[in-house]
Amino acid sequence: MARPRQFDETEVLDKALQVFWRQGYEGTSLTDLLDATGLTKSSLYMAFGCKADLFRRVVEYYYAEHLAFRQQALDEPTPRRIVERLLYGMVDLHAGPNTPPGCLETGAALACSPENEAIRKELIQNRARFNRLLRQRLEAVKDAGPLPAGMTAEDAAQLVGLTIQGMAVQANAGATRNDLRRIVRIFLLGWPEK
Amino acid sequence: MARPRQFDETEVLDKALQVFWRQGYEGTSLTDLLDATGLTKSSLYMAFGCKADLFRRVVEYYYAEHLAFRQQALDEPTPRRIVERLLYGMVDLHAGPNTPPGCLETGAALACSPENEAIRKELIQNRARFNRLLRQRLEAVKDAGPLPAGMTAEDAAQLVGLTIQGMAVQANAGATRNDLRRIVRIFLLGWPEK
DNA sequence: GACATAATGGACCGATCAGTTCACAACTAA
DNA sequence: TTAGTTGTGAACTGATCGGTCCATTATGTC
Repeated sequence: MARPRQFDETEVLDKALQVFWRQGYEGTSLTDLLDATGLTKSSLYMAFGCKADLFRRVVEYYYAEHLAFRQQALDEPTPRRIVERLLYGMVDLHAGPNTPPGCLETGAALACSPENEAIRKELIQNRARFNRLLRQRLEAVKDAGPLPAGMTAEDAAQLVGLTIQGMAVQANAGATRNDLRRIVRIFLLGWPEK
Repeated sequence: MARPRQFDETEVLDKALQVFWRQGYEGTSLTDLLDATGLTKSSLYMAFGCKADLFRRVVEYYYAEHLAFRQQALDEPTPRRIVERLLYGMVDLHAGPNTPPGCLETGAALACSPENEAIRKELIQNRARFNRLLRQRLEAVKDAGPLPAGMTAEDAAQLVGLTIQGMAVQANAGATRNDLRRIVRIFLLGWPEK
């Protein structure tokens, strides 16, 4: 019926993701996005709406493309195996060879001006949602394998969440995959094998 | 000899710190700073130079005013006591009642556009410098009290650094002082008392 | 009180911000 | 071939960005 798109939507989301991932939400300008995607302003607005809407699409894409492994981690049968798979997966995400260092969620949620508070809130909620899932899952499998001595499932989930965010910061600051793997290994010292 | 300043430099630094702390470096505009300090543009530039220079002064002030306790923590005689004092001190810093949540350093160092890369690098270096101090100190006292089983001083310093940064992110996301104290308590489960 | 000096307020700079508008090009269905 | 629809490029908007300039004002020294 009419002229077809001259770009691939997924490809554009991927390019936009790279930029947001590297520079955060506020640190990324429309111009940066246009340069990275090769689109013009009107095309981008026609296809994705305003900058915030595009970012939300990018976040969705990020979850689907890079964070899907979290569900597999949660499906593991014991606390140790859940946490192990989750943390090593996060290492690959934060310090992978083909993606910017750190985490889109953490990078974009910190330190933004009041006008972008809404975006920040959304990211924080997403994070909280997963932490809740993790706690519930640890709760559910805590009889299939031990938690570290003295910890409740809630404690463990909190600590793992904190560790993931710490790794995001370290990766952003230049920590390598090996650096992070080493940290995970140390972290797991306190987690009974079975 | 000439007209004296009509503002108190320290007071201005303190006001500027509040804004930078809450919004990061990039998220803070000149206008935000002028509103917060009550200065005019020319006064601010005359007294502190450009935005980046002001920020550097603010960071100095931040270290002196809010991070001095780290040295006292390092002076403790055993690993456990060093780490304990350091982490609880950080809790008060990140979730204190009279300061913005989180950490100036972490908040400003994440996710900025390429033009402010220099500032980011400086903050990262500062953080690395302290981590080095911590490692050296743990190395020095590791015979006065045990480290967690299986950890070298280097390992321990890494893990503590990561925990501090994780707490900064959590505080920024709304974690309370109690939340963080609970996490520290859990974290310290793995640290032998003596 | 006059002079030298420094702080101040406000106007102003070019660049960039996110976002809009519109004429035109490209394509499909009939 | 043509009518109808949608994507595209480029020019443009007002607001804000960090930063500069200068005339004016306030002050300490002599």
